[in-house]
Amino acid sequence: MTVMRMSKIYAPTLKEDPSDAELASHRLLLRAGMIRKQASGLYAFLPLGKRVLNKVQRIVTEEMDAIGAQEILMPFVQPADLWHESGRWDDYGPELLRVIDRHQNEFCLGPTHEELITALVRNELKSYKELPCYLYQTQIKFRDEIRPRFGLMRSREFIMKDGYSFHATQESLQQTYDETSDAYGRMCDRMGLEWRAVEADSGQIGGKVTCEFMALADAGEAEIVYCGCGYAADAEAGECVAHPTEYACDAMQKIATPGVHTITELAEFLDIPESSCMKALSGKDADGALVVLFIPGDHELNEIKIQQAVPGFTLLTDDEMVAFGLHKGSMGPVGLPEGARVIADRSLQAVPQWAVGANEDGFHYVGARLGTDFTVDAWEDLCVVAPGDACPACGLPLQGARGIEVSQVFQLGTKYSEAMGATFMAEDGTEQPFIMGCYGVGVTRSLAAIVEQHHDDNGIMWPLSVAPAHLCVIPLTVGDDVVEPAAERLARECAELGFEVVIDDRDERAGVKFADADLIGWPLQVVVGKRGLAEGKVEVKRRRTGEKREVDLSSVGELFAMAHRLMATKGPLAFDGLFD
RNA sequence: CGGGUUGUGGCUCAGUUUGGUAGAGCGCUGCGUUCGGGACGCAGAGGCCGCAGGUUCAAAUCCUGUCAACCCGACCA
Repeated sequence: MTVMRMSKIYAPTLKEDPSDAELASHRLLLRAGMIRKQASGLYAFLPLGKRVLNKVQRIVTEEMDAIGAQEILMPFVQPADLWHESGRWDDYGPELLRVIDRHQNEFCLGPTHEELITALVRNELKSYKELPCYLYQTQIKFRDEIRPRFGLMRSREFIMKDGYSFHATQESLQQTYDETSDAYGRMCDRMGLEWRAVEADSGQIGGKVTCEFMALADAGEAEIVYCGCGYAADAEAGECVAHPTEYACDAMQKIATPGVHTITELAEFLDIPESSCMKALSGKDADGALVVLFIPGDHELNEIKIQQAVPGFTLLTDDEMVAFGLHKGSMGPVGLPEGARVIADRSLQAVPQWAVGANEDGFHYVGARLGTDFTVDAWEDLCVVAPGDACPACGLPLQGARGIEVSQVFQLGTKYSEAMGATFMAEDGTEQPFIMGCYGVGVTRSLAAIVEQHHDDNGIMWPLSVAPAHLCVIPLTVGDDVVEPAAERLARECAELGFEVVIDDRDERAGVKFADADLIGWPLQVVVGKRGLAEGKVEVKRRRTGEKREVDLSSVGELFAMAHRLMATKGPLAFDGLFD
């Protein structure tokens, strides 16, 4: 065990916040000298950042190995042919960075590896007897993000652990999926993350059953809803059970609403809640036929859901609305053009009378009666779920939170194996496509999530499990013939006890060392000063809590032996009992 | 891709309105004093003022173009 020396570590700390960093994770990782930006969305990891990255990776690798996945490494650059086979060369869009080699052959920088892994196993895995097979890698990915931002949170190049499993049966896939979900939970725990597994949408990857692991953080880009009963979902994907409120009125009545165009204006004009208004949206299906949607006024249309209900749905442009004879800002179900297909959010079934647009500029109806004044062709779940909506599982109001998506598990099914002809011989002698699962962990994003959850005004507070070192010995003076040898000896002893130790041997003032130690976030600081040594004492400070304790030099070994036991037995936030 | 903002030493920024040989703080180098929470003094080094054109006796500053970064939005009536 060697002792690292601050005087030798390339860790250029910054006193001031870089001007282009907003989030705590971005700001502090830059300031602590752990990362540097090299171009938009591209970051270099400096020694301390790399050490943390290694620890996160090791946790991920250990948990993957523990469930029987085998580590491999595939190329970062991928041939276009395989993407043509899967159909994603055309489907993936501009996020896929395409390159051409000197022979004019097309390639892409890998944003994910379903194509490569499928191509890899399709010629080798031929029998159900060889299944299931579970492979993974940890590697750089590239996605040409439309707007990279927030440092490591949404960068273009990032490190991901991606795993792929191949199965003969759905039951086998389910088992691996469940085991991987459990492993992902353990990874988050070991990194010290407060997390939730949420129902999600599969997006570009494909497949139906999927679950995201969210690190809770206000800075998170994802909105989630959850309930005390255990239900949790990504707001993008969650089932929406809204509570539209009735606008009670005897009979349908047309009222003038001059200048009223938006739901907010209508609610204000009528002095009723937005949830009592019906929001109308006009669009067309894949054939260009008119589709009119109605949703509660206080909710938003969920693009993913409408695509499922009406494939190819697009909202009308202003010109198209005029062409269909629609009145923007006062659309309603009464008196729509002939042939319009009316789809309404399910939650509106509960409301017998609606306040709606009159399909006439400057007019709305109140008390429009479902079934009498108008009809609805289909009822669907159309809205983005919002906090306060009913929990689909138990009916109680949902809570809202924000999260950082650190990992996701998918049941892919046969999407890739069918498209790419990856088959095996089943027990009954038939040839069948592999049933696949895929599982991703954002390694660099996890690092950012950890900082988002573990920092204060002075800097980072690394959980022990991922800290660049366990403790920092801080001699307050260098060249002193009492302090320096004592600090050096202490550092060596700690290292021998199995700690990762750094000694701040720089010729800097105490304040500089304290500030940097807090900024970098070593879990423990051991301050060795002349004043304390005169009484045979050093000061031990726990970064997370700021607790300090004067410790007798003679009992330092004892304290650290105890700390070491805590480290081995407790979780990533160990040392909780150190000062008790 | 649309809108906004910003490009000046390693970092944070002033100077641009009103054109006149490039500034501050931090950091860096040397010397001295200091030394338990980002010290002080003295002496230094370091800049094609994003890039390219133009106007002018003269451009960081005015004009045109261009590039980059950051923020907001990208079909959510």
